[in-house]
Amino acid sequence: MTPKKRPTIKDIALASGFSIGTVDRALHGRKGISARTREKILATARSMGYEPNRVASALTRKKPVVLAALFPRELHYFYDDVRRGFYDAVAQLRDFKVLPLVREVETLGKGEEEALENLLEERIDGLVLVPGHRSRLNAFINRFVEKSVPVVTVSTDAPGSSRLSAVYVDPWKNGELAGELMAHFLGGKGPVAIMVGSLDIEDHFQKVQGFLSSWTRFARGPEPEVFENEEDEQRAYETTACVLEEHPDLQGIYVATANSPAVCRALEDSGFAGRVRVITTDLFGEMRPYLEKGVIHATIFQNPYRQGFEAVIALFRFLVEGVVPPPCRYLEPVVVMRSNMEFYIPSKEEEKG
Amino acid sequence: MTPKKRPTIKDIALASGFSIGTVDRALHGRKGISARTREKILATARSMGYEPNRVASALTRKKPVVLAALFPRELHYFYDDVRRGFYDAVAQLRDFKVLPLVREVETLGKGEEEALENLLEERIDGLVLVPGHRSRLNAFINRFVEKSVPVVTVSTDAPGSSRLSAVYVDPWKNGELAGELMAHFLGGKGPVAIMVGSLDIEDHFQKVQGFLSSWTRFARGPEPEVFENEEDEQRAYETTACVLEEHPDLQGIYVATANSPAVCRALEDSGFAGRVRVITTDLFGEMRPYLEKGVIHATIFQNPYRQGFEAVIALFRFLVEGVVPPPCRYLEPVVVMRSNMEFYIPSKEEEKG
DNA sequence: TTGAAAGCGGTACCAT
DNA sequence: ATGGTACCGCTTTCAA
Repeated sequence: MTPKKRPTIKDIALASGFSIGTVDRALHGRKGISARTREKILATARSMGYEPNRVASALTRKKPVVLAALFPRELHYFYDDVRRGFYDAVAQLRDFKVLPLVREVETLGKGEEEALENLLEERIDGLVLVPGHRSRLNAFINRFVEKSVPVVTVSTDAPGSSRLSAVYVDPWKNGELAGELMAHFLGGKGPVAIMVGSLDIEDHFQKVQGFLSSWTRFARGPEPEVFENEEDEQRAYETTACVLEEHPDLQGIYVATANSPAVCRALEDSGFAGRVRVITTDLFGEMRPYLEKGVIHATIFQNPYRQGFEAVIALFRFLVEGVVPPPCRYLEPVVVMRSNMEFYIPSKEEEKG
Repeated sequence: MTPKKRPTIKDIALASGFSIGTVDRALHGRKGISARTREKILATARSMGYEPNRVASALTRKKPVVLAALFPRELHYFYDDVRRGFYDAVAQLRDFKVLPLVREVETLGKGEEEALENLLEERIDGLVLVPGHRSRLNAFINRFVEKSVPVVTVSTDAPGSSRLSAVYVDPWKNGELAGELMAHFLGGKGPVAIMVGSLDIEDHFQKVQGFLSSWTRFARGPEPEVFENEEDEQRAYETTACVLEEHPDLQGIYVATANSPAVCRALEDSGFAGRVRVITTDLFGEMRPYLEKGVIHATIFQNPYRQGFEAVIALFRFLVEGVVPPPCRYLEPVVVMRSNMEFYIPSKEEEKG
C-alpha cells in the first residue's frame, strides 16, 4: 500500500492532458483560458482531491506579502502586547515571505487619520488596525478595502465599515463574566459599584450591561450603581474615595477599564482594601502588587498578545489561502487571580505552524 | 533603500567561494567536509546573518516526518480533544511533509506496553504519548529516545524518563487556582471537602496539595477533609451523600478529578445543590447542565486540545529546526463558569502559521 | 573533500 | 488560448 502522495499540479496536468501552465490558470481563475478547459481541469483536480501546497507556493511567490499595522503607543501595557503578538506572528510567517510595516500613533484616537492617509500611499497587502473609535475611521477602512487591502481591527470592532474581521474580546461577555464572578464572591449580596470610563463609549457601555445582566441573574440586592471617571486617574481615585465614604457597606467594585491602580490606592487609603471585593479588567505590572496583597481579587484578562497574533493569521490566510474569517473573532476573557497571574504577566506566548 | 533580502545558501556559497553543496554540508554538520572549510563557511554565514528558510527545506525534504501518537480512548471527553489537537496540528504542518500515525488503547493505563512495542517497529520520527503512569512506561520511552525518536508526554509527565518534554497543566497550580477561587467564593469560611480519585496517584495528590496551600493562605477555618473515590462513579456518589449527611454545614466541595456528575447528582438528591459551592475539574458535555443550573459554580479547564496541539508543534520544531523545548511546558489552567463555558465546549480552536 | 545538477511543487513569463 | 521553461531556496545524489 503506497501512501498515495497527494496530487500536484503536474499530476493534474498529466491526467487532464493540459500543461501545468494551463492548470495553474484554471486553478487560480486567471485569464487566458477557455471556460471549457477550465471546467475540465477543475473537475479532474476535484476528482483527484487536489489541494495546493502552500509551502511551494510561498517559495515561488514573487512579491512579499506586506502586512501593515497601526497601533497606539498608549496604553503601553495593552498595545505593546498587541504589537508583540503582531510581530511574533509575522516573524513566524517570515519564510512565507510575509513582511511587517508598522506605524504608530502616540495615543489611541489621536492622529489616526493622518497615519492612515500615509499608509494608503504604501504598497501593502493587509492592515491590522486598532481603531480609536468604532465608526470615525470607517471611511478610511473602506478606502483600504476598496484598494483591496483587507483590514482587521483589533481590541474593538468597526462594525459600520467593510473591515474583513475584528479580533477582540466581546465587551458584553467580559462584563458578564465579571458579574458572575462578583456574584459568587459575594454570595449574591451587594451593594456593588461599577467604575467605568464613559458610558458613551460603546465598549464600556457593553461591559456594564454584561455585568448587570449576570449580576441580576446570580445575585439579589440593589442594582449596582455606575460611576464614570472619564479614564482619568485622579477622578477614579476621588470617585472611589467618595463612594466608599458614602457607602461604607459597599461589598464589591467592578472596574471595567484600566484605572484599577487608582481605585486600589483609594481603597488602601480609606482602609477598605481587602474587605471590598475588587474585580478589574486587563493586567499589567502595576496591578501585580495589588493582586498579591489581595486588594484586587480577580481581573478579566483580554489577551492582547493573542489579539495581535490572530489578526495576522487571519489576514495571511485570507490573502494567500482565500480563507474568509468570521466577521467577529471573539477571544476568551480569562479570569486571572493571584495564583494564575504568572501565566499572563509579563505575557509570553507561542504558537506555530 | 533595497529591502536587503535575507541571504540564501547561494549567497553564502558566492561569498565564501565554495559551492552550495559544501555550504549545505557545513551548515548541517554533515560529513565529507574539512574542518577548515566548515569553519570558514560557518563564519561567513554568521557574518551575513544567515537563517535557513524552513519553507524551502520542507519542500525538498525527501522522507516525510512521521509523528506518532498513542492515546487512550477513555475518557473520551478529554483524550478526544487531545487527539483533535494532535490531528489539527499535524494537518497544519501537512505541507511541511508531516504525517500522523495514531495508535490507541482502550483505557488509560491498559495495554500501553504492547502498543508501544508495536510502535517501536514503525519508522517514526517522534512520539506523542499519554502515559498511563508517571514511571511505569519509562523503559519504553527510553527505548524510543535511544532510537533517537523524541517523546513528548501529554496530560501528565514521565519525569524519570528521557522524554523530550511534557505538555500539561501543572496539577499543583490547578489545585492552587481552585483553592483560591473557593476561598473567595466562601469569604474564607469552610468547611470544605475535597473529592479525589486516589492520593496514591501523584497528580491527584498534587492537586490536593495545591488546593490546600492556597486555601490555607486565603481562608481560615478547618483544614478541608479529603475523600478518595478510586475514580468510581458509585463511590463518588455515595461518598458525597455521606459527607453531606454528616456535615450539613458543608460550604464547598472541590472535585479534583472527572467524577463531578456523580457528585452533582448526590448534591441534587440531598437537596444541597446550589447551596454548596462546587468547583470541579475539566469540562465535558455532561457537566453543562450542572453549570447552567448552578450546581457547579466553576470548573478548572485543562485545555486538552491545546495539549495535543502543542505537543506536535514542540516535536516538529525539535525535529526540523533543532529547537529544544523546555522539559515541562505548563499550560494555563482556566477558570470556566457559566458565562464563559461556551468558549471551551464543545471545544474548538485554531492557530496557524 | 568538493562541485555540479536534478528535483520538490508551484508561479510567471515567454513563445506559439 | 495554450505549452514550455526558468526559478524560488534547499537537499541530495552523482561525479570529479
